[in-house]
Amino acid sequence: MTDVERMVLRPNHEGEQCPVCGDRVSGYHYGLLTCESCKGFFKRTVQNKKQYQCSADANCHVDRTCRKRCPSCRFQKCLTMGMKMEAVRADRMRGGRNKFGSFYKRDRAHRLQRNAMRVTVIPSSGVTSQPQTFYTPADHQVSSSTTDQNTHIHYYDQTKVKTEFIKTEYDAHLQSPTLSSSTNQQISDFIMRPGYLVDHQDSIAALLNTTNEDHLIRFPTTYPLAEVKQEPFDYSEHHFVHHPLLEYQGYTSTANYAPMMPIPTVTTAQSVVTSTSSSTTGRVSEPTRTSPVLPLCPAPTEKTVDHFYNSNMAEMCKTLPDDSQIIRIFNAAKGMKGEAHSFAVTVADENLKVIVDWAKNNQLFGKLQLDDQMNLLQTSWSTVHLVDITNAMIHGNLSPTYKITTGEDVSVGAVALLGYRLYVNTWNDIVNRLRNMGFTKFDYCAFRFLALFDQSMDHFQAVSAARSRVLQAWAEVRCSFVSGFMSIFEEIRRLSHDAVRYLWSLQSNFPELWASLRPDTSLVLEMIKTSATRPTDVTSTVPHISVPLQQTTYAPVVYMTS
DNA sequence: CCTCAAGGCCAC
DNA sequence: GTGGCCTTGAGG
Repeated sequence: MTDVERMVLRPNHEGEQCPVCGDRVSGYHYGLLTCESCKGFFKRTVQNKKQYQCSADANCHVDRTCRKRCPSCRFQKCLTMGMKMEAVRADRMRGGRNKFGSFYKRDRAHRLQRNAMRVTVIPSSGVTSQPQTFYTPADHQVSSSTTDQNTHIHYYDQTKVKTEFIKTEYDAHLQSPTLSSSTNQQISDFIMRPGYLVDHQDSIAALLNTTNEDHLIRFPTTYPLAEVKQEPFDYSEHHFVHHPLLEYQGYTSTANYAPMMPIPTVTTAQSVVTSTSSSTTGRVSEPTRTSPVLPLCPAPTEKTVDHFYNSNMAEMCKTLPDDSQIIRIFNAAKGMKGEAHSFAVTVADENLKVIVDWAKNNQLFGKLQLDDQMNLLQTSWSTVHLVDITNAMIHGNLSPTYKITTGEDVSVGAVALLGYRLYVNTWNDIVNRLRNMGFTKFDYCAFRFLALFDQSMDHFQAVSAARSRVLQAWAEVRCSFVSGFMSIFEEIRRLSHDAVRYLWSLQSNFPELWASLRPDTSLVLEMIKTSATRPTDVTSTVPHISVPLQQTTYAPVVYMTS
């Protein structure tokens, strides 16, 4: 290697800013390019199992000048931006390389290309002539895969605080290398692999009430090149078998750091570190103010996101659409001209509007960039839709069949599955099981949020953190029931993706039927078409599932005439 | 042997 | 507790 080559290949973080505090980046630390101080802070926090309590609203601004003022918000920001607690070694072994090494390398290459392609945007106001680059968590963090079975990363011992027993699925992946994948993942990747170009979605963008300019600005910084794979998973290495949550054994996990998220209430005074160091004096101070001397930073940081992280199940439930909504949609759609598929698509179209409305009003979803919102919706809408109808069915809000204008009686299951009648009995069985298990509003709420924050999008820290919060809030109210419901949720998720796959197959297998569904005006069909016809079409790049799925194998497409 | 992301040290 | 600098050591 020549000196010149060495110079080129040497990591150059010159000018890079720490995504947590804006200080100068010194290298990759715990999965993220950060400064030396945030590295040290993160390490100390995790090693010493510190739990901080924000003295304000858990939304303190964090920058280089005030990063010391609120360790709680600083640590939260570390996590939000993508630092990984798993990268802090339990055995404190020095030196060597960990399993992130290859990802750091890939990320560097990624970054190199990104920098070459990066679009700089000069504010039109002319207030500053400094070109401004945009970055996001996804820009800084190293996407994670968890297939390395030789990892020496271990979790720390279990703690007994109630709120600690939920882990992110990412954590589960890490802890169980043999379970690091599942066929479910591949199914969702068929539907939506992260990192593809988002275009031709003007209608969805309009629904999201944003402009395409956002997309144009942001796109190059996130996915500069279509051929550069956004890399949460190496598809070639994954042979998904279980949903990792099924390994949780009723959510009594061995360890995790969920409690290091800002906690809404103080469980024990001793568990909270305050800057007054009360432990050294033996006095238990009231954990109210992180720093009694330093003023809080004035600018709020991610306030709305933090609000979501702090909300409980009851608060989450309040955001759900009215129960009668889905009934109204069914009743309105049954009067529309067209056969069963048309009925199903009309219902889906109308419910999609409700789903988009709900999603964009979610504090966390609303914070995502437009293309991320669209990615997320593309992956999740069908699951949310199926969850909605499932919930309505369980509670008897829908009649089992609807007579449409052709005179045909269409079962709710056929509508729920977008016309895919092959699995209607499977779905009916799911409805019955959930009903027998005592499916509550909380469970519906959790299902809906878990569907929205789809696990295949967990490479976005915000999404995985949101999932964690939902799971945690859900477990707080439903305790041991969660595990059982979770496996059924996975069945629903698979069914919903199969239904989408089926609907898209009509386009080639039954073009006349497809055309009758008015693909030019249907939001749902537009969404499906965009997924299937995007430049890096995953239908041709994702290997086929090698492990047949229970119940939902790639069944031959059957157009069931009535 | 070199790299670089871990942990450690210690002045502040 | 913080953060800059040092040491370590697996992997390339």
